[in-house]
Amino acid sequence: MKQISTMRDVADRAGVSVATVSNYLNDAKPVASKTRARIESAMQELKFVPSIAGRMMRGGRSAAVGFISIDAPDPYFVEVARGIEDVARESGCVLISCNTGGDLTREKQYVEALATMRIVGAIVHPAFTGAGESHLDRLRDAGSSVVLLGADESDYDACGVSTDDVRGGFLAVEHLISLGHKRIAFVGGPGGERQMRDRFAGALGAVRAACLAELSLQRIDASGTSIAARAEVGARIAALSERPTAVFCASDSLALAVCGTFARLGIRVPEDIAVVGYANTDQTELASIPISTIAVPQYEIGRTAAHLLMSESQSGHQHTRTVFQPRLIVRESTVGHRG
Amino acid sequence: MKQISTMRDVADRAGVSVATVSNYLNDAKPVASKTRARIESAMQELKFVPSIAGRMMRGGRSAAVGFISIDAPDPYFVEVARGIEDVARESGCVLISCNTGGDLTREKQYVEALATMRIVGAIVHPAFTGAGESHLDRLRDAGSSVVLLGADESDYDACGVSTDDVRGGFLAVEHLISLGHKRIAFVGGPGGERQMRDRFAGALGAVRAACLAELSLQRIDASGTSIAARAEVGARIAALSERPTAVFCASDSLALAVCGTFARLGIRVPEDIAVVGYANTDQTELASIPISTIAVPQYEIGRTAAHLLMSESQSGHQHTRTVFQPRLIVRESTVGHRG
DNA sequence: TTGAAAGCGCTAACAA
DNA sequence: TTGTTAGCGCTTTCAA
Repeated sequence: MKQISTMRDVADRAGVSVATVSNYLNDAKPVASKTRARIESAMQELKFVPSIAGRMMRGGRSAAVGFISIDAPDPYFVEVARGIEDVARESGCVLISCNTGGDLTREKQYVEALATMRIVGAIVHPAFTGAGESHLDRLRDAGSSVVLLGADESDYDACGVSTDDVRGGFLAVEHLISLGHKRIAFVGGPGGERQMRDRFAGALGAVRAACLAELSLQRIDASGTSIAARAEVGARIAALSERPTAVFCASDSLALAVCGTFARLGIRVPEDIAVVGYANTDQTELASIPISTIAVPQYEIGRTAAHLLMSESQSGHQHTRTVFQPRLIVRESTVGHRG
Repeated sequence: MKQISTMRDVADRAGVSVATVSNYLNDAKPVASKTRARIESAMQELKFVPSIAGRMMRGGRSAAVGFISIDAPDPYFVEVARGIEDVARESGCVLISCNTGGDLTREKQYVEALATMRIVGAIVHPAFTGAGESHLDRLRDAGSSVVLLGADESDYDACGVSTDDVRGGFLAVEHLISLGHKRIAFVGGPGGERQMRDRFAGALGAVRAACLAELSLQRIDASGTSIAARAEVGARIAALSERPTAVFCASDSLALAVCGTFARLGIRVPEDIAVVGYANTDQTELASIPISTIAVPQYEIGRTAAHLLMSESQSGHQHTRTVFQPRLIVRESTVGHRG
C-alpha cells in the first residue's frame, strides 16, 4: 500500500494551490480550463480520493443515511429500504443498512457508530422496549436527524411514519369472522413488539365487535425470526387438540412459513385452515397458494421517512407524524379458488 | 439543534487539557480517577459524541466494513452478510451494506462513497462485466482493502472467496439425468453473470458426459430480480410446446418462484416437472415442497471473506483465493415423497 | 482567476 | 499524571 495522496499532493503536482483544487472539486468558484486540465491529470496520476475527514472537520457530514431495523432481510424492510435508498440517492447519499435482530445492545452500538460518523440522519425501526428510545439522543447530539418507523409520540419525540396496526389487525380478523370462522389463532413473534401488540389489539377488537359467544382467539408466538422458528409455529398449531380453523399471522414471513409447514403436513389451505398475513410483500401474491393479507405501503413508508429525514436535516422544522391506513387483500388462502 | 460539543469543550468544562480527554477516551495513558470522574460528568453534561473526523485526519479509518452485492435482500447474500457482520463486529466494525442491483454505475457510486469514507475495506460481489474490476482500485487508492466474492484471478487481483460453480451446475444436472430426465431446462437470470455462466457450463458438461442422444438442455432467463420476473419464468416454461420434465434453476430464489407458479398453474412438482435450486438457503428446506438444491456454505463464505479482509488490512499480506466445493442435497422437488 | 492562511476535532510526541 | 503543541486533509474567508 503506497501513500494515500491528498489535496496538497494534487495541488503541488498541478502547480496550483490547495484552494484552487478545492474550488475545482466543489465547483465553488470558476477555475480556468487550463488549470482544470492540469488538476485533472494530477488527480489521475496520483489516484487521488478525497477524504471525508477534511470536509467533516468543517462541519460537513458523511453523505450517508442510516437505516436501523429489526430484521433487515425481511421482505417488508427490504421494500422500506428501497424507498429510503431511492430518495437518499437523489440527495447524493448512500444507505447504510444496519440489522439489530431486535437486540437493544446492537441497536445502541449502531446508533453510536453512526453518530460518530456524523451521518445526515437515521431512520430507525426500534426494538420497542417501553423504556423510551433515549439512546437515539446520541444521534441528535451528533447533529444527525432521526426519523422513527412504527413508533408513536409516547416513545420518542421525532418525525415518524407508521401504519394503523390496530386497524390492520381488526380488518384481518373481521375478514375471518365474516367467513364463519369461530376458532381463530393469532400468530406473533419477536421483532416489532409494538406492532405485535397493536395487531393483536385490533384482532381482539374484531372478536369483541362480532359479539358471538363461541368465538375464540388464541395467541401463539414464534420463538425467533429464523425461517425454522417461524415454520415451527405451523407445526405447533397443527398439533393443537382443538385446532383453529383460521390463523392471522402478524407478518407475511410468518404466514409464508406457516403455509409451508401446513403443506408439508398435508393440511390444506384454506379448506382445513385459512391463513391471513400482514404487509402484502411480493411473496404473498406469488406463493403456491396466494395469501390474503393486510396491505401496507412499504415502499411509500420508506420514501416518506427519507423525505422527512432530508427536510429535517436541512431546515430542522417541526416534527411530523404520518400514519398510513392498511387495507385488506383477499386471496386464495382464505377464500379458495374463485370463479 | 444546539452546537455539537467537541473534545475542547469537554476539556474546558472538566478543567483539563484536550490531551487528557483523548487519553481517557482511548485508554492511551493512565488518567487519575478524580480526573476521570470530572471528564465523565463533563461528557454527560455536554452530550459529547466523538467525531470520527479528527481520528481519520490522523490516518485512522472509519470502523466500518462495506459489503457491495448484486442483490442484498436475496437470502443467499443475507447469509453471507451475516457471516461478514459477525466477524466484523469482533473487530468493532459495523457493516455497511450496499445493494447495486447488478448495475455497474451504482456499484461505482458505492465504491467511491466508501473510499471517501476511508472504511477498513470492502467485500464486493461484482456485477461481472468482463471489463475487469478496475474501479475497485479506488478503494485501494484510499487505503481500503478489497476482497472479492465469486470472481476469479482474471477479473481482478485481490483476495477472493468463491464456489466451484461449474461443479455445482454439473452436480445438479447429473442428478436430473440420473433420474431419467431427457428434456431439461436451465433457468438463469440477471445478477451474477459469472455464476450463471459457470453453472450453465457445468450443466452442459453433465449433459455431454451423459452421452445420450435424446438429451436436451434448453436455457431460459428471467428478465429481472423481482419476484414477479422470477415467477414469470415459470409461466413461460409451463407454456412451452415441448415442456421440459425438469428444470435446474441457477438460484434458490428462482426455484422458489418457479415452484410457486407451477403450483398455481396446477403443475405438480416433481410428478410433472422436477426442480433443482442453487445455494441451499433456508427457504428451500421449509418450502411447501422441499426443494433439492446445491448446497453452498454461505455463512462460511461471509466469515472467510471478512477474515481475509481484516488480516489484509492489518498486515497487507499476499492475496489468497478460497474456493468452496458445493454438494447436492436431494429433497422432494426431484424425488417426491420418500419412504 | 488564483493564493495564503486560519481553523475544523482529534492524536501523539514531548515537556513538565 | 497532566499540559503544550504540531499537525492530519480539507474549506473558506480575504487578499492579490
